[in-house]
This record gives sequence, structure tokens and C-alpha cells, in this order.
Amino acid sequence: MVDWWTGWRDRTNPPIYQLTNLPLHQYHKEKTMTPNYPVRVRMAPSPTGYFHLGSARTALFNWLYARHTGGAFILRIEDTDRTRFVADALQDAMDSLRWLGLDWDEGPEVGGPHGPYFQSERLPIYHEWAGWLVEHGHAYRCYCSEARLGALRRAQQARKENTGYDRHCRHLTATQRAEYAAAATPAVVRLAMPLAGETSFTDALRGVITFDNRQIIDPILLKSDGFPTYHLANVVDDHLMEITHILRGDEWLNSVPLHVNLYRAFGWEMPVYAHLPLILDPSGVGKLSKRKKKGEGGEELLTYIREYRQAGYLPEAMFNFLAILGWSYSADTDLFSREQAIAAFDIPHINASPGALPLSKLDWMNGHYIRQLSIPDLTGRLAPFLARDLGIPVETLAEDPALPTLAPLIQERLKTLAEAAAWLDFAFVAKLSYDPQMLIAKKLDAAGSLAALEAAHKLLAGLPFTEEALEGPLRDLAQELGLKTGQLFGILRVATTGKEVAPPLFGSMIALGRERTLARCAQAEASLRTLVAAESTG
RNA sequence: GCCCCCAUCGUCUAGAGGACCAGGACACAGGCCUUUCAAGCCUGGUACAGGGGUUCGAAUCCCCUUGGGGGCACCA
Repeated sequence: MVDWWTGWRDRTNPPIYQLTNLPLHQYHKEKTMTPNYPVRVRMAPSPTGYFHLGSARTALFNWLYARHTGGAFILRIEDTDRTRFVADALQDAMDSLRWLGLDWDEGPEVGGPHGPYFQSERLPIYHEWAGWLVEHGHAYRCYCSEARLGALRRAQQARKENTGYDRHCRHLTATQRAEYAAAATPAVVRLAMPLAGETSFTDALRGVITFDNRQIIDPILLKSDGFPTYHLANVVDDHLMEITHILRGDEWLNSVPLHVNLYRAFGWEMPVYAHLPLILDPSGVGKLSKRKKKGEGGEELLTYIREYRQAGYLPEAMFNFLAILGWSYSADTDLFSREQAIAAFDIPHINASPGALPLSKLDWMNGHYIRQLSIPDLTGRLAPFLARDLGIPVETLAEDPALPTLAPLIQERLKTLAEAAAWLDFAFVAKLSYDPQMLIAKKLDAAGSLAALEAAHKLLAGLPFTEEALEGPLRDLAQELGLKTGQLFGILRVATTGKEVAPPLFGSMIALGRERTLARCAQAEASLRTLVAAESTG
């Protein structure tokens, strides 16, 4: 067991979050140093919805940083909002994390020395520290009703002033407080922000950032229902859980000065902050997390990890893709393994600028990883998707001897596993249904196509069903008939698969087997005869 | 409205004052291969938002403008 805490304390390099007057480019040189101690980082999802793509990226970066430094990745559940609680959101988050291979060292189901890891189970801790702040004059109880707050806001809006709390309760006298307390008036606890001056901090990606303290008006720390707000809970827990680095979404940047003042009030050492760039909608407009939007082709834009999983993306592709969302592995490739990512991960190569979700790259990347799969692996992964989309029990499918023959035929054609059914349905239906017109080859009529098919049918009947045995004779036949191979094979393709675009012909026929292939030739001949008859009468 | 962040090909990005008339990837276009579709290989086009500085020298540092994003809850 690594004594990370000692290592952290004993580190000789100055902490990079110390305020610096260095110009940014100089600062960037400094920040390249990777901590010479194991970091403690956390992912803190809120169970108010399914696990989002952006959350997964944040989780991944934290996980990579922990693994890179030999540190710890902690999972903490921020379930302090009782009104937005979603029952299966926690399970979804854990499933998504595990699917991506992001294991946590402390947290739900694994425990750890800093528990509990559910904020709803840490209420006494928040009460204790909120009370401490009040006692020491860094916070105060506020008895303002929501009605008063609402009226205040409307008045401010009417006067076109900035909205915000008027600090009414900050100035209560001791006797007034005693009266409220005696009457058991519901109260919240607010942070007493400095009334003037500035708060600065260093973001590991952006350098020093300074805010005017007047911008933040005494935010609520403890709600009247006894639950903490994010601000209190996250500062208290990060300190108590000995978090050293916070990598989180850019949307938190504006509340850092609040957090800084909380750390100061407590007298606690601050962690290193790195605010990750937001992932924008593929159109580049708006952040991804807002709401379901439509993609360019009007298709649903996937936002939850579970949706990507169901759409047939591989976890290894997703991992790789998520890793390039704001971080660059190297100047000349986007493809890398989990191990390579761990070895290379660093803060300096995280990009501070927000970017659109490059979904076409995900498709390419997923196709790449599908092509890397061994055939047994591929068939194993394909089975649940085919079962789902074809309505066949998985067990039946898993035992189907045709599957290992079919899988390699489409391996290099797939962008997602979910596309498999559309390619392979022909092998799993009793009878094909398709437009007979497709049987007529280019530059041929129905009669000519029929003659070609009959000849091929006859030839096929006497041939062994192997790739080598089929190809030569069929090519020779095309020549004998004075046809291009494309013409003859096209007819056979439609006859056997019912599609003009299908997996390679001979492989498809072999997977189908002699019997079914010949039956489909016969079926196609019947269709063509009808067309011939129609042509001669019409 | 106020505050904060960001700004390189269509998109994601490399870039830490000279190695950049800017490299890679995806996408796109053309070609090769070819039984369809893919895959693969080859080739191609397109970018430092604009304007001022600093410097012998700026994609890189500073300022302004513009554009984009985010935040301003008893949500996280």
C-alpha cells in the first residue's frame, strides 16, 4: 500500500496552484510537471439523470490521472437534491463507468476509509462544519422566506439591477436572531462573502483567474431541508476525502471564487483545479448537455453512455474517443490503447477551448476497433445485437454455426454492432421478400437474367460449397454466357440475399448452405418468369 | 444586462518566439483495387477571426474589436 499522503506532504516541488505572477506562457512551462506523488481525484455524479457523455469524459480524465500517477480514483455520489432524484440513475452511472473500464478505488460497493460515499449519508458532517462557519463568523443563518426573495428579485429586475440577495439577514442583531430561533423559523445558512476586493486562483489549464468578490452574493451553503448545497458539500468532502486535484467541467469555473473563500474560511489547503472544456453540440452551438437535439441528418443525437452502448459502440472505442475529447495523445495519431493513454496522460495536453463533438470520428474509430476484433470475440459481441434486432433468442444465435461464417463477412463493413442485423437478416429468415425488378441485371432484360440464373442454379447444384470451389466455375460461367462477372454475381446476390448491397456473395452462399441457396435460386427464377410473362404480354 | 472562459483546415486537433509559405486525424474529392458495399493503398483542396502593438523575428507574448461558449437558484 502506497503511503500517498506522506508522499504528498513531503513533495519538494511547490504546489502548482500557488498563486503566481508568472506570465501565462511561463506558467505553462511550470505546469508541465506531473506531480511526483500519487494524486487523489474523484468523480462525483449526481443521480438526477442517466450518465452523460460529458460526465464520462470527466470521469475518464480523472481516472487516467489517478492511474498515471498511481493514485486513487474515488466515486462519490452527490445526492443532495431530493427533488430531482432519479431512482436508477446511480445504477446507470456505475454500469456506464464499469462498461468503460473505469474502476474506482473508493466509493459505492467498494467502500474505503473516507466513507460514507453518499452525501445523503453525511448530513451530520455538513451540519457540523456549517455550524463551525457560523460560530466563527464566516457564515450566518438567513430567515428570509422564498416569498421575500422572489419579491426582491422582481423589484431588482423592474429596476434593471443585477439580481441577488440583499444580505438582509447578515445584519440581524443578536436579539433578532434569538427571536427567529425561538420561533423556530426555517433557516438556511449563507456564506458571508467578502464585501469588496478580489479573489484569485490558479487553474491548471488557464493560469491565474481573478474575480471581483462583489460578483458573488452570500450563496446558500445549507438548505432549509437540512441538505447542503453543492458548494458546501463538495468543499467539505474534497477536504475530508483528501482530494488533491479537481478535474471538472468548465461550467464550474464561475463558482471557484466561492469555493476558494470557503477553503479560506475553513483554513484548509486548496486542491489543484483544472476546468475541462465543455463538449459542444456537433453543430458547435450550445453545450451538449442541454437537451436532446437532432443531428445533421435529423437523427437523434445520443447523449447518454447507455445509448452509445445500445447503438453498438465498443467500450474500447468509446474509451479512446472520450480520451481525445479535449486531450491530445500525440501530434500524429488519435488511436491508442488504454495502457498508452495511462502512460501518456497529462494536464498540459488538455485543451482549454470548447469543441464540437466529432461524431464522424467516433464512427470511424468504432469501425477501426471492430476490425481489430478476433472472430470469436466479434461473434460474441454481435450475438446480443442480432438477437435484439432480429427477434431471435441469444442462446439460439450463439449456437448457430452460420454466425462465425457470417461475422467475418461484415467485419470490415460495420461502423457499429447495431448495423449487423441489416446486413445479415437474409441468413435468418425463412423466405426473402424483395422487389423482383432487382433481379434484372444491368444491360439485361428479364429473360436474359432468367437464363443466366438458371444456368448458375444448375451449376451450383453440382458444386461443393467452399469459396475455392464456387468462384472459378461461376466466373467461367459468366464468360460462357457473355456476361460481366458483375452482372451474373449481381443476379445471384439479389437471389440469395434479397439485397443489391450485401456481404460478399460466395461467403453468403456458404453460410446459407447449398439447400437454402438453391431454394432461393428457384424462388428468384419463379419471380423472373412472372416478369418475362408480363413483358411478353405487355 | 453583469461576470468569467475560449479563438489554427468543414470538424477534432499539433504547436510553449526562429526547426511552420503551419503537421496529424476524421470528413470530403479524384484515382487504384474490386462480384455490390466496405476495407485498404495513393493523390488533392481548404486554416493561424480582424486590427493594433512588443521583437531582428509572432500561430505563439500584450491590448482592443469581433465571434463562440459558460455562469449569475434553497440544481448539481
